[in-house]
Amino acid sequence: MAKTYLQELIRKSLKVYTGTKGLELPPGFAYDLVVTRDPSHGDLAVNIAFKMAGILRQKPPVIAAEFLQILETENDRLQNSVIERMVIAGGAFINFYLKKASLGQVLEDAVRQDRDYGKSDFGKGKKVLLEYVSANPTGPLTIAHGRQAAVGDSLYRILKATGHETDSEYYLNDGGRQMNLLGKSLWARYRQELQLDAELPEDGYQGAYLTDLARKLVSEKKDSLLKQTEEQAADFCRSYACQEIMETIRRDLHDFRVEFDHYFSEQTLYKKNSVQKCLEFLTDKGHLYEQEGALWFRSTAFGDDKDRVIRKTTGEYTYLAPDIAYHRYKFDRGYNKLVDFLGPDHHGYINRIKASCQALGYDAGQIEIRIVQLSTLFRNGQPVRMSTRAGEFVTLRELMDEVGIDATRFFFIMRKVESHLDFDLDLAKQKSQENPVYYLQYAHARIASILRNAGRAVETDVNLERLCEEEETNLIKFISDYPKALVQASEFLEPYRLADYLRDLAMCFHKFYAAHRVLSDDLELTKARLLLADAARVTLRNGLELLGISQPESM
RNA sequence: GCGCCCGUAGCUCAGUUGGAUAGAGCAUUUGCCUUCUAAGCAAAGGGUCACUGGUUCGAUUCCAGUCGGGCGCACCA
Repeated sequence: MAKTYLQELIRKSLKVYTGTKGLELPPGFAYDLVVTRDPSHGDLAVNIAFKMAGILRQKPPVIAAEFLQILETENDRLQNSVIERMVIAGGAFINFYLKKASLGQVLEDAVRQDRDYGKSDFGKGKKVLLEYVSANPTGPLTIAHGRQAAVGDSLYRILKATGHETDSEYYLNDGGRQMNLLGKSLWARYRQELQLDAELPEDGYQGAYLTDLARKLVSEKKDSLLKQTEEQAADFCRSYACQEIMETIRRDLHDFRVEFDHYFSEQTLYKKNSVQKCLEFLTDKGHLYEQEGALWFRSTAFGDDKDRVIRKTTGEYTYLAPDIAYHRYKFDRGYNKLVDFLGPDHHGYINRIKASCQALGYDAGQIEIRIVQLSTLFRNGQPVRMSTRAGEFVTLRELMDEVGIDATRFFFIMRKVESHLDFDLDLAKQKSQENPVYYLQYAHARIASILRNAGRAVETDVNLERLCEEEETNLIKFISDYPKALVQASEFLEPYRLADYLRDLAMCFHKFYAAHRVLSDDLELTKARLLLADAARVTLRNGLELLGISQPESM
C-alpha cells in the first residue's frame, strides 16, 4: 500500500533529520498523514513541518524545505515506485502525488478481499459488552427504543468488523415495581373484558395493547383467574404480561434486523444472590456506610455530586443496588470494556454508575455510557405529540410499517446519538431524490446494473494508469479511506460517521458515473473502470451491511 | 443554584478530534436523458462559525468568561 510506504519513508527521513539537527523529539510527538480531498493538494499530505516548528523554534516553511530534501534522498535510496512527486504547498504542507498504478492498487485489494474489505484488527484484545434498548417489558417498543436499537446494532456490527470481541445484551428489568403495576393493570383489564367492574390502578398502564392482551388472556384462560386470590391473579398477570410483551419486543427487534446475543434478566441477580454479595464486597472495601437507617454508597469518593442511597430505610433496595451488581457481573464474565446506551431520563445516572465501577476496582475508562437523545417525529411539518403515560405513542412497529426498515434505520443512525433528532416522516417515506437512504442504495443498484450489462467478469489485473480522470482519482481515494472511516466510527462509538462516509462515497460514484462511461469500445479502459466500479460496489455493500441497510441490485 | 449537551447558510446538520479557500442535504433559480438506472449530474445565490478575550506558525475546533437553547439534579424506576 502506498500509504504504508509513505509512513515508512517519513519515519526514516525523520530519523535522519533529527540526527543532523542533534534533536530529541518529545515522546508525544505526532503528525498527520492524510488522504486529501482537494485534488490540488496532491493525493496525500503531511503536516510534519508545522508540528516541528514549536520544537525547533524555526519557521514551518524553512523546516519543510529542509525536510523535503531528505525525503527526496531517502526516496531515491529506497528506489521507490510509488511517488510521482512531492511539493510544498499551503505554507509548509508536504503534498505527495502518487503514481496512478499505486494509487489504484486499493481497487484490486478491495475486490479481492470482497466482504473482508475494510475489516481491521483495531480492537484486538478488547472484549466489549454492548448494552442497549433494555426497555422494561411493560409495553411495545417506542421510537425512542428504536433509535437505540438502530444505533446499538450498527455499532455492534462495526465493533466486530474492527476486530473487537463483542457481545450485545438486553437487560431485562423485570424485578421492580413497574412490573407489579403492569400485572395489576392487566388484571383490571382482564376483569373488564369479562364485563366485571374493575378500575385500573392509579398510574396504571393505559395503552390499548393491554386491552388486546386481556382479550387474549380471556380466550386462553376463560374466567379461571377469578377463582384465585387477588394477589395470585395479579401475580399471574404480571408474568403473563411480561412474557407476552417480551415476545412482541423480540419479534419487533428481529424484524428491525436487531438480534441480541443475550437477554439478561434482573431476577437472575437475586437468584444468584449477586446483589447481596456485591454489597458485601463494597462494604469490605469501605465504600458503603449506614446513616439514618439507610445504606449509602460513598460515590462522592469517585467524583459524584453526592452520596447515593442503596438500601432504603424500608429495607428495599433502590434501583442502584441491582445495577451495580449487574455491572460487576458483566466484568466477572471477562469483558474489559462495557458500553451502555441509555435514554435521556438516565442522564443523572452516569456518574453513579461510573463511580460504582471504580469502587468495584475497575478503571473509569472501561465503561462508556452514552445517552441516546429522543427523536421527534414530524408529519406535515408538525411535531407528532406523544405521551407514554396516556398510552399515546408511536411504536417502533408502526414506524417500520409506515416508512420501511431501511429508511427508519438510516434516519436513526445519521445523527450523533447525543443530539436531538428530527425525524421527518414525509421525507423518510418519499421514494424520491430527497431521501438520503435511496441515494446510497441507488449508487449500489447502478453499479450492479453496469456489472450486469458488462457481459464479462471483473478482472483484477488491469492497467490502472488508465484511471486518471479527476472523478476516478477521487473515487479511488474515497474507497481507500473506508477502513479508516470504520475505525473512527468504532473508536468514537458513533455509527453516524460511517453513514456520513457512505454518503460521500456514493456522491463520488454518482459524479464519476455522470461524467464517464464504464462500458466502451476501449477494452483496456473498460476493464479498468469495471474494477473501479466493482470496488465501489464492494465498499458500499460492506458499509450498508454494517448499518443494517439492504443493498438492492436494482431499484 | 449545580452538572451535562448544544449554538455553523432560510431549515436539518457535517466539519477527519488544531491545518490549506468552512462543506453536504432540503428549500429557491437555471441547465442536462437517441449511449451503462434522471431515485442522478452540473451551475448560481445564501456565512460576523452566538459574543468577548486567551493559548500559537495557525482556532469553527482547545481554555476562560458572557449571552441564548435543551436536558438532568429522589430513601422513583
